[in-house]
Amino acid sequence: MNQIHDPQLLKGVLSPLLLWLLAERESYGYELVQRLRQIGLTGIADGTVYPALARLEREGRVSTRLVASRSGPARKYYRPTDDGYAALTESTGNWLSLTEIVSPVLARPVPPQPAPPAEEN
Amino acid sequence: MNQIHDPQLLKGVLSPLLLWLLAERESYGYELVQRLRQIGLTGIADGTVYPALARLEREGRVSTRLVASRSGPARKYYRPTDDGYAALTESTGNWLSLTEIVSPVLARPVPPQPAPPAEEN
DNA sequence: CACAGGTACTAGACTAAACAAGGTACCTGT
DNA sequence: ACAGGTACCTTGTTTAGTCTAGTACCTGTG
Repeated sequence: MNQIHDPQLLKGVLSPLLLWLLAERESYGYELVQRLRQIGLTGIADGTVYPALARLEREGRVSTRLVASRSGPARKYYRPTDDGYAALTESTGNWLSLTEIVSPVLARPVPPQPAPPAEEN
Repeated sequence: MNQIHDPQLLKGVLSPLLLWLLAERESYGYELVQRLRQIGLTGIADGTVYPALARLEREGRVSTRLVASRSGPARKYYRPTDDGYAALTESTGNWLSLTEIVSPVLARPVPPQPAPPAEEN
């Protein structure tokens, strides 16, 4: 369902992304799904985001609080803990290092495909 | 064991990387490990690369041939198939799209300390 | 000749994480 | 009451990188 149709690529990226969004502004799950879609992850499923948030909470990277809403059930707001900020810094570094390695390679034009034995007619 | 100590980030990246290296030059497993280390993936384990190659072969993205070696056991040389070239183009596109979404976010400085609690609408 | 060390590949169990599908429940407007 | 949007959670499946261990070949040295 994602416009980027390789789920594997997202792995390891979603957590820092969520932490970054939460560092920018406290937010709740449903809203985070929308914010992720807004920045381009149009196909992200809520079944992907909620477990990721639960993971972050379990690991102590975010703290939560419930806030009643006028438009539906209570919202669970997340914000990074000190640990979360540290993790964000670290994983951002990891991501940037990786792109510095990978992008220069993949961005370069693919080497020409060796010419198959030409059968002409 | 990787200098980038988040294994998850590599997921989905290794295959295109291998295909790219093989498009550049036919190569065998052991050499590919060294080439990956050379471009910066210093911590990559051979136990990671061989299964990835087996996967590519099983999926028909690469073809192989055995060549005797003077310095050890026979080497299994890999080269991309037509399918492999197609997959390379596609997954390179996926990677570049993802970095275009993620990098502009993560590269931006992390927003400072907690904003006041969001008021609900 | 034995054996150490580099070369080269393979196999199996483990793990993390995205995703699909399904479910619960709240709230507003008709 | 009920439809539709809001909001959250859980379970099972699949993919793929990692760890560990093992096999086996080859050259050089004592």
